[in-house]
Amino acid sequence: MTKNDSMFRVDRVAAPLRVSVTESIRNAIAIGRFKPGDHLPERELCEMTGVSRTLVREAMRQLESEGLVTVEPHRGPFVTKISRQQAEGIYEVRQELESLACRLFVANASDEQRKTLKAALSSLRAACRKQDPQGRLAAKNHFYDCLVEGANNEALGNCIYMMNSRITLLRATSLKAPGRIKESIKELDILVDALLARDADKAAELARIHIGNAAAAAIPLIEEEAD
Amino acid sequence: MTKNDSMFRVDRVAAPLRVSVTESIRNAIAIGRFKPGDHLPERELCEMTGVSRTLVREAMRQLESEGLVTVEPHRGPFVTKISRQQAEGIYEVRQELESLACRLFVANASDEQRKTLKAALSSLRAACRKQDPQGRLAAKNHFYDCLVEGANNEALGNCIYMMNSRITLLRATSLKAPGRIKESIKELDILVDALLARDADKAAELARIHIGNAAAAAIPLIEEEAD
DNA sequence: TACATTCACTCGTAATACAATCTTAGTGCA
DNA sequence: TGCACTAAGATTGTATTACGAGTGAATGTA
Repeated sequence: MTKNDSMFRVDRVAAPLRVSVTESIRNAIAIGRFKPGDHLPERELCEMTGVSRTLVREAMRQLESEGLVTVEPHRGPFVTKISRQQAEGIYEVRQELESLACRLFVANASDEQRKTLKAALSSLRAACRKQDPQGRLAAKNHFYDCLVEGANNEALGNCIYMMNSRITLLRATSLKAPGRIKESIKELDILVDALLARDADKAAELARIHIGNAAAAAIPLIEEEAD
Repeated sequence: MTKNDSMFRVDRVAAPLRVSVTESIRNAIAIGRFKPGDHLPERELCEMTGVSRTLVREAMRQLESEGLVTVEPHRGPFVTKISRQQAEGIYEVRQELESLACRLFVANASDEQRKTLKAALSSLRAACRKQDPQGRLAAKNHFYDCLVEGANNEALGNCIYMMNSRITLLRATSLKAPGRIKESIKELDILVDALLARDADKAAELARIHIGNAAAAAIPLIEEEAD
């Protein structure tokens, strides 16, 4: 094998099984197969995923630190419930994080990344025309991935990823609230315009507004139980 | 037992062993017992902590999602190395996060929490006069805990916690760089003054400056290996 | 009804086993 | 000597089994 062949090398090993397991459970939560407050007994997860308790438990640890599940000692994992107040907090953080992401995107993104972002927005727009919640979620996540990658800040990406994950736990996110979708896309349209025009201040401000609107749409729909 | 006795109830159960294990390893990293790039074989961790592989592995999953360790398939966990670029990214995020925390503290903190913050700063000042890195770290963390608690935003607290953890991985943080300590405290002094005076804008700006200075002190000291 | 007891179930943790893979020490060859 | 290759040893990845401890629900009793 010549040295140049190394560029064809695939990842040394397929990802460990535990990664797939975690993804699988995470996805089950994201698409609503498990709802906030649901109990997730280990046995059930083992059966669902077909792996041993060992792996299920390791997956739980990860999802726990992502804030998707909450483990109560001797009672097991539950899908995290998000209170209205917590949701407000998350949106507040997202405002800061995403406006920073916009500023950094303007500063750091390559032309390639700009193009990709634009394409991702188109995909998102297309996905939102269909009645496929999972597809929408995927498209939205991909859009954020592009934004974050262009911003070129790993830590920021992590934080945004976490906040987005948690927002997924709300029954009503901006992409689910019916009337909100078209508005949301429109906002992203001008946001991306600002990004591509390299207008960092405007983009950051638009991101703030966008998140603010998303919050205003989603938060009133949160239903809390009396306890 | 009367109903009123319930206020004396301690947490239902002692924290699960795995929590202590995770803390122990996290602490070992924080105080430099394990350094970035170090390999952490499971056996060694088992011996160190005295628990089974099961628990060590669960702890690894958690530390992994906190970004403190990086697991390479079939090679095991390593203490994460932070590049200069990553460090810059983290400080950028901290600027946003902590200035938000200041604004929220002004808006939400109770008088009690204001008092506690002030006390925490005094403790920090005291700790910095001693030659006890672990004590300093603890005092600094406590100060942040107070700030975050007063800000009353869980998600924000999580993010700040994570960013602080990762910063710990740098050999040279603002609290380790010799000349920097006094300045740092001075900055926090006026920052806390602004917080207690309920001047949100000023506090947020001071936080930005403080983190910026910390970054300027720490980042040049990062040594990267050619690879 | 209120309280105590019991019981089945799940979690928390440990220990063991084995396959897959990495590392390293050799081994043989040019 | 230097290099490719092999084999042995160590470590990780995953599954399985086991058992004490805690929880919640059913049961029994006053």
